[in-house]
Amino acid sequence: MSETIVNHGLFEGQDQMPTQMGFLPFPANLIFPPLGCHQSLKTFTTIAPSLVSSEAVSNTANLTETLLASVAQKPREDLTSTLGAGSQLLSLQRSSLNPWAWGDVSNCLGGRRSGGDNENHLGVTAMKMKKIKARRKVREPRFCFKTMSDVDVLDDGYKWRKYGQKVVKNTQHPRSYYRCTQDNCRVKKRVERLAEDPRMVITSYEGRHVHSPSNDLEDSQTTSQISNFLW
DNA sequence: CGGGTTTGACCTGCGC
DNA sequence: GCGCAGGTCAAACCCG
Repeated sequence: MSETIVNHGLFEGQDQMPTQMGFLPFPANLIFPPLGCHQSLKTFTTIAPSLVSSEAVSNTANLTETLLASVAQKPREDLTSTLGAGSQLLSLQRSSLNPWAWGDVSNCLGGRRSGGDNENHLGVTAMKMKKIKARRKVREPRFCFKTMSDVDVLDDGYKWRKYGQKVVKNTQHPRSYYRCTQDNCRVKKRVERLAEDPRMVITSYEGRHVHSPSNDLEDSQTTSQISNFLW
C-alpha cells in the first residue's frame, strides 16, 4: 500500500522542505482542496478523481459533502472502489456511524479499539459529570490519510496547538494530539507515524472548522476558492 | 509576558 | 472486576 502512495509523488523534491514550525507545504501542482481544506490538503484529489471531476462538486464544501455522503451510503467493502485502489484516504465517515471520533481511524491503522459513547454513564460525582460533559465526543465528521513525509505536521493552513502526546503500543513513534487554536473551533488532529513504515505520516482529523484558514498563510486564489467553506 | 510544547497523571472504555 | 491502552488535562517549562 505504501508503494502506491509513494507513487503519488507527494512531497518529492527539495523545494518542499518545511517552511515553519516543522510544517510541510503541500505540492502546488495539485488542484483541488479536498474536503474543504486549505490548499495544503490538495493531495486528497488523488483519492477520488471521479468525485472531484463530478459536476456536482462545484466547490470544496460540496466535495466534502459528496465524499461524506458517498462513504456513508456505501458498505465498507465498497470504499476502495469509491475512493480508488491504493487510496491515500484511510478513513472518511460520518460520525453518526461511530460516535467515537477515532474509531475508524483506529481501525484503519490496525488498532483494536472501536470505542463507544456511553450516554448512560450513571452514578458519578458532579465533578466527574463535569469532566464527562467536557470530554463527551461530539459527533463530528472525520477522516484520516497518510503521506510520505519527513515532518510530522503538515501545513493545512490552520493553526494547531499540541495538547498531548502518547506512546502507542507496538510502535516506537509517539502519537501527537492537536487542537485548532481558534476560539469555538473544536477540530482536532492526530498525527502519528506508521509502525510498518516510519516514513509514512498518518494524519487524522475530527470535526469541521468554523472559520477560514489562518490569514498568515493566505493564498488569494485558495482563499477565494474556499471563502465559505468550513471543513 | 503570552502563547506553544512537554510530560506525567488521570480518566474512560474495552477485553478478558 | 481488573488491567491495559488510548485520550485528555494541566502544571511546568520553553521560547520569541
